Amino acid sequence: MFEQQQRRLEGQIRALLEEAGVPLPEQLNFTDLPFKGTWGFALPMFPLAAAERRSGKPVRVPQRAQELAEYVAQHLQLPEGFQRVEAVKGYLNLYLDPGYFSRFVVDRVIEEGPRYGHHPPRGQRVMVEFSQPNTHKALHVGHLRGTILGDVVARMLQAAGYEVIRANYLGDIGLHVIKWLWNYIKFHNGEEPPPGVDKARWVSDLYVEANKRLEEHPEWEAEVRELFLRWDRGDPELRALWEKTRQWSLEGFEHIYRTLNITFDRVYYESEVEESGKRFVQELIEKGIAQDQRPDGPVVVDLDRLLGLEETYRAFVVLRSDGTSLYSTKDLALAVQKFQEYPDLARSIYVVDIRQSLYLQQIFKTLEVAGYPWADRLYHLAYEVVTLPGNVVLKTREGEVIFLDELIREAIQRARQIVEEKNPALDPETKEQVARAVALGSLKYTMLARENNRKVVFTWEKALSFEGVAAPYIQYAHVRARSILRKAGDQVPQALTPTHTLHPAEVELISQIARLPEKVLQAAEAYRPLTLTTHAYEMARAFNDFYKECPVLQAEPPVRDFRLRLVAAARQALANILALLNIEAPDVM
RNA sequence: GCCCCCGUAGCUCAGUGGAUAGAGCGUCUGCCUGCGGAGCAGGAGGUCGCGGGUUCGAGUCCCGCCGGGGGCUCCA
Repeated sequence: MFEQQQRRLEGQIRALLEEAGVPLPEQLNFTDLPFKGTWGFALPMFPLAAAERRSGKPVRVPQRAQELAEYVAQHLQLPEGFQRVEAVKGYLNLYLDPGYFSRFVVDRVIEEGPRYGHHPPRGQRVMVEFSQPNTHKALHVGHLRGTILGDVVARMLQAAGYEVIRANYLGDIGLHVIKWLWNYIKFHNGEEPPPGVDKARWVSDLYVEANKRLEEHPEWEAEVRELFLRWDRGDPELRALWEKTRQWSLEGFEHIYRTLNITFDRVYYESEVEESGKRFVQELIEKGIAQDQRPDGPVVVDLDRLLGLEETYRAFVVLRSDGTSLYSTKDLALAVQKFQEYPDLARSIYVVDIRQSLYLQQIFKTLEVAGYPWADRLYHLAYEVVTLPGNVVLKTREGEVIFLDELIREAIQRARQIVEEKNPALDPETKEQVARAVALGSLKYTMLARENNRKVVFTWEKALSFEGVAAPYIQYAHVRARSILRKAGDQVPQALTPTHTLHPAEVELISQIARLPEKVLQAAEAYRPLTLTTHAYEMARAFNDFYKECPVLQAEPPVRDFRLRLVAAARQALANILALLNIEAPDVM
């Protein structure tokens, strides 16, 4: 937000140092002042002193850095808006005049409104593929992480100025679906989910059953393989059954996405790239990239051999020995199709769990070897999995899962109790809305407030606790701000420069609000929602401290007017960052 | 065997190469006749896994160990 001011200062500092004969680096890097309740930048002078020493001057770096800082501090003409300058321990500290710049920040936030924190379009398009559930299975907590992560990454990239295509890729065909169909035909033919029973759940239970049966009777595997071949021949009856049953799952997905407030611009289905995938593999064989070992073995791309490497990309299986498709068969074709539809994609991001790192590298490398110029624009955004305590991985196949719909239901139920306890006066409808906002917000925040490549261990206790660094803390700050504004009649005073000496809590709040745009950029570039969850907490904390320390409505008119505007700006900033995290900002709770 | 990820307070985790390593939970102590206490303030609690290296400066970068997890020919 202060690039302009920094650039002007940098010009002056460079001139001063040049005059003194100090060799200058290409860039001077400012940092924020590390002292709470202060506002400004610091310039470490160590790199300059170090450069001098490297050029042969016998100086002691820390000492020389301090000398340089003092020299600059003494001769610097502070531009308007700067309060003071000091040289401490080799740092040049530049303090902003909070009165002067607070108006700058507050005015901008109020003027930009919901756009504050967003950046201008950069004319680049990216695709984010995420969620990727399989039909005929249920969604569980594990899916929640990738789904929320992808959604928020898409939101952040959009805020950073990219045009984003939000894509989903549904696993509606594959061995798991064939297994399900086999079990259905053999043991449940003609059945439908009973009325009143959750269809997706009913479908999922049959999947668990199918795996159990096959485990107990391995001899039935042959029937499953036979069914897969029947599928491949395009058997109309089988296809009709598939279409009907897959719909039961799709309805379940639909419902969850609506609950999570997540939408997609383009939904791909594995079934739609199955045939093109096989053709693609055939081309690979003809080009000599893939080796056809059928009927004794699968079709394989031996990447290490092709690239003259050892034990790096390994060999990559792209088609079964019986000619049926694999995940890889379809993923190759899908990548091609994406770039046919959107040739100008600057990046195609795959939000997929970290266990598939090698697999995706194999996909990318195969496409590179096949000569696709966009292969280097494919990017795997890897995230660690959600486990149960004791490093127990969730497995739909064995039915050892926390179902997503169940988790959401429980979380809302728990939130209802807490709303009842904290704010019994609310009307029932509002209570319900608040419970949903708090419950869903908490689940999302928990999934996002962790480094992408670190595990999340799921426990009911933690999932249903809304305390500490969590969504409700931030939502509560928003509610408090909203409450003050409501009491002021929702009238935000005209823009004004504060005439009072700002309280440290005010300074801290303003400087946190001012950081939002750069945090958004930082988060988007690293695909890291954690940057934003942390900043959301920092802003909320600064607001709660301000709330405690600085009376607004009872203050004298000029102070009151400025603080009302500050509250309005803080509320807006909190609402905006919550929106980026796809978390609701309630008015009451 | 090869490759990838993770080791920071009792627990769960933050920490663009920069100043005295910070939060939450738990624990101990305070603060509601000032705008909503789902809040605020304070105490106790650290050889940042170990050993080298790079650097003016390393929790952060590089190398090697140790410990935990994951992946590596027909699951997705």
